[in-house]
Parts: sequence; structure tokens; C-alpha cells
Amino acid sequence: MHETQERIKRALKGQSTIVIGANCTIEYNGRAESYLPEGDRVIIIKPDRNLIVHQPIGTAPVNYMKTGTEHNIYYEDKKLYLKSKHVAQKEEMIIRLHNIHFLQTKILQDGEKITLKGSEKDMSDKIYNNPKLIEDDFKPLSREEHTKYGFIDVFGYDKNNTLVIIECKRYTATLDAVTQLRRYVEKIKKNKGLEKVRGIIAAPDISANARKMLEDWGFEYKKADPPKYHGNFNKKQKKLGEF
Amino acid sequence: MHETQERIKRALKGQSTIVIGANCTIEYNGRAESYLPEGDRVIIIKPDRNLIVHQPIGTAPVNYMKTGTEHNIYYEDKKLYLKSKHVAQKEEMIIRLHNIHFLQTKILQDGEKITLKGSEKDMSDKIYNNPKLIEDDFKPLSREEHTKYGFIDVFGYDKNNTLVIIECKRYTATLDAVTQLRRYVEKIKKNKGLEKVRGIIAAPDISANARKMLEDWGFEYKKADPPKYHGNFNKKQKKLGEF
DNA sequence: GGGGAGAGATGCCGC
DNA sequence: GCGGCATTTCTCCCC
Repeated sequence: MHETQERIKRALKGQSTIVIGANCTIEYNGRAESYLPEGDRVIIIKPDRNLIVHQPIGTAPVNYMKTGTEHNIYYEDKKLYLKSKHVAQKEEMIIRLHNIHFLQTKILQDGEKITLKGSEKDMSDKIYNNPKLIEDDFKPLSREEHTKYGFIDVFGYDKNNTLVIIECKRYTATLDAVTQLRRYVEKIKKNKGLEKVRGIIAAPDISANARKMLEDWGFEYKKADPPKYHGNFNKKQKKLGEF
Repeated sequence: MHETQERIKRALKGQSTIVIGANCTIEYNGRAESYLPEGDRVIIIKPDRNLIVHQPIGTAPVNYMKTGTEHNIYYEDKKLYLKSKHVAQKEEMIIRLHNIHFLQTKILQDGEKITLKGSEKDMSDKIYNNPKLIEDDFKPLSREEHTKYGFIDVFGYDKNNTLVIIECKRYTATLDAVTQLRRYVEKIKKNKGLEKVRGIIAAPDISANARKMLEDWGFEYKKADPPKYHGNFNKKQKKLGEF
């Protein structure tokens, strides 16, 4: 066991990614407080000094510490502890390691960044470039604007030269989306001294409550799908068969 | 390399948690589309069939597949692939494994659940049980109510028997918090036919913009901290010095 | 560094 | 299953 401690200690000094499979108990104190009784988990410490703990179930880590945390591994009363402290964030974690199932320390080389298509920005681009998706004679002026009126997805004029604000959502629009749109419309009305500003939610779907609130406020809903670049799932299936 | 494939294949049939350190290329197609060029990552597949991929930097996984995904490992043109498919979600991922740095397969035993203190619910409980934190003679009626008016944190009457709605936030209250409160207040005013309903944000802090909007709408802000159970960070520091 | 908003958000709970 | 909402959200981008 002392050998394990030495390996982790050495790895913590370098740029290794450390992966530990261990039976452990975890205590956290910081933004909240948590306690996790004894059980088997996977612990990862990365070279940027963040730490994540995964139980054998679930997508999200059960415990974690942010980038820039200090880590220390030591024995006390013949028990092995990993103590992690993030001074700036006033957070800390103590993992008591009852038993180590496996340990890997390895310098991982990866300078690549993920490319992602189909985000809300792509959706507003699509609408900007195809204004007829909203309605005929819609003239978009800008997109993804950090104006003093707020962060507006698409912004333009309709055929009557009435200002139109469009809030895009990739999924079913919720009450939040409507209140967000409402905030923008009100702000721009006030700042520009306009009586009439149209607000449109563009999304593949909208919840019943959101639709009701939308109508109560005189806003509109326009069905619109986020763009797909390589075709749908079934097509992809076929294509992937080539591999 | 074929031995690695066999080990993963066997592990996928059982209840093992699989941890792979590998140089790989990742393609994802589903709710969005993504591509990640060659680099070293840690891949975890859990017994509930979810998969997460971690680069050697950052807290969040760079790619993932949800619980219930089917995984297949196979060779094609002498190249090793891990293909993951979630039929119901219409999502899939293909990981090309160029080189395996390490591989661990282990059945992890963990039936424990994390206990967390200091959540927003704990905060509304605290206010419910200590109404003076809001003001003298505040009479709370309920908390965490899933009423037809919405999900209201705390709900009660002030000394003038005016209805009071309190929205709690663990951190700095933002514009969202104010619009949320506004939604509740308006809805309850309308449904109960009341002219005056007070709205209060209880949070440790509030952003300047949120405060302005709050005041514009005649709502109030009351500084309140989420409950701490084991004392603050500095005290904890001292206590932890015992280790 | 704080504020504002998206995310392939995830997870929880209630209907 | 959907809906509404918190999250130790995380991450990005802009001021």
C-alpha cells in the first residue's frame, strides 16, 4: 500500500493523469457539504489538477474538485487519505482510501479541441440565412448580438417594418424561454421607445404552459428545427456501415 | 491488441466498469454532431452502459453516451473501433482506438448514495423554520409547493396579511431569478384575484442588473445565506488539521 | 473576474 | 413519459 502512495505522490508532482479504482469514503466541504459512505469508485486526477469521482452508475460525477486544486496523499493512523484543497474557492475534499483496486498514472498527450455542429448558434445562423423560415419578407439585421438590449439570437424587421426579436431553442421551448424573450422585448421597447415589437420563439416544439404564456403576452411561435449536417440518424447508420 | 479487444468484449457482457486509456478519434451523431481528432483520453464504460470520455483537461467529459447505450468492439481493416449506439435516443458514437495505453476491467461494488447539505431546499427549510430571517411577523404557510401557480420556494403572509412569495437562491441572484419570481407573483395575483402580492428574493447576493429589475418591478431583496452544517471553511481547516 | 446565457447539459421529483 | 427546476452545474464569451 505504501508503494501505491509513493506512485500517486510522484504522479501528482508531474503532468500525469492519475486513474484510481478504489474503495473509499468521501467528505466534501465548500459550496455545499456532502458525505459519501464506503464504496467502490473511479477517481481521476488530471494534470490541470481537477479531480472527479465516479460511482459505477450515472453519467455525472458524484464528487469533484475544480481545476487548480492542490492534492496531497498521506498516511495517518495507518489509514491512507487523499486530501484536496482549493484555497481560492474555499473548497476541500477528503477521500479515505480503504482499498486500492487499480492505479494508472500516465502522461496523456491531447491538444485537440472538439468540433460541434447543431448548437443554438447554428440554428440562429440558419434562420438568419433563410429568413423565409420565419415568414415571407422577414429581413434579419443581425444575429447573436450582445447589444445593450441583451443577448438576442436574431433581430430584424417584418414586412410592416415592425421590429422582430427571435429567440431560438434547440429543444422544446419552456416557460424560461418565454420569460427570456419577454425580457428582451420589454427592454428594447423601453430603450427604443417603441410601442410594438414582435417576439417570436423558434423551436422544434413548445410546452403547453409556455404556449399559453406566449399567447397571453402576444408573442408568436414558429416551428423550426436545428440544422443537421450529415443527415439524420438512419442515414448515418448506413454511412457508418462503411467503416 | 486482439487480446485487449477480447478483454473489453468479455467485460461488456458482464457488470464490470471498464476504464481505458487510449489514443483515439471520436465521432458523435445524435442531438448534435461532433468530431474530435486523435489524442489521448480516458474512456469509462459503466455497468449501466453509459460511457464518458475525458481529455486530460477540464472537469466535464468531452463526449458521452447515456445510460442504456449498446457498445460493440470490433476490428475492421485491422483498425480497432468501439461503436456505441442508443437506439431510443437516436444517438451513436464511434471511437477509433489507435493505441491502448492501459485497460482496467473491474466489478465495482457501490450501493451508497451521497448526502448533500446546503441546497436550495435546505435554504427554504431554514427560512420556513426561521421566518424572522425575512422580517418580524412573517408567517410562512408552505415551502417547496408544487401548486398550480408554479413551484414556489416559500409562501406566506406578512403582518398586514399581504401574500408573500419568496424565491431562494444559493448564489448570487441573476436576472433569471427575478423573472422567475415575477412569473409566480403575476400568476398568483391573477389566479387569486389579488391586487398586491409581495415578491422577495432571498439570496447571499444579487447582481446589479437583477437588483435594478427587481426594483423596477417593486420586488424586494433579502440577504440570506444557505445553511452550513459543519461550520465554515476556515473552521473546517482547523479541524482538518487534526488529520 | 463578474455577468449573462447555452449545454449533446444531467438529475430529481411530480403529475 | 413530459414538464418544470436546481445544480458543488460547467463552459464560453464578453465586458
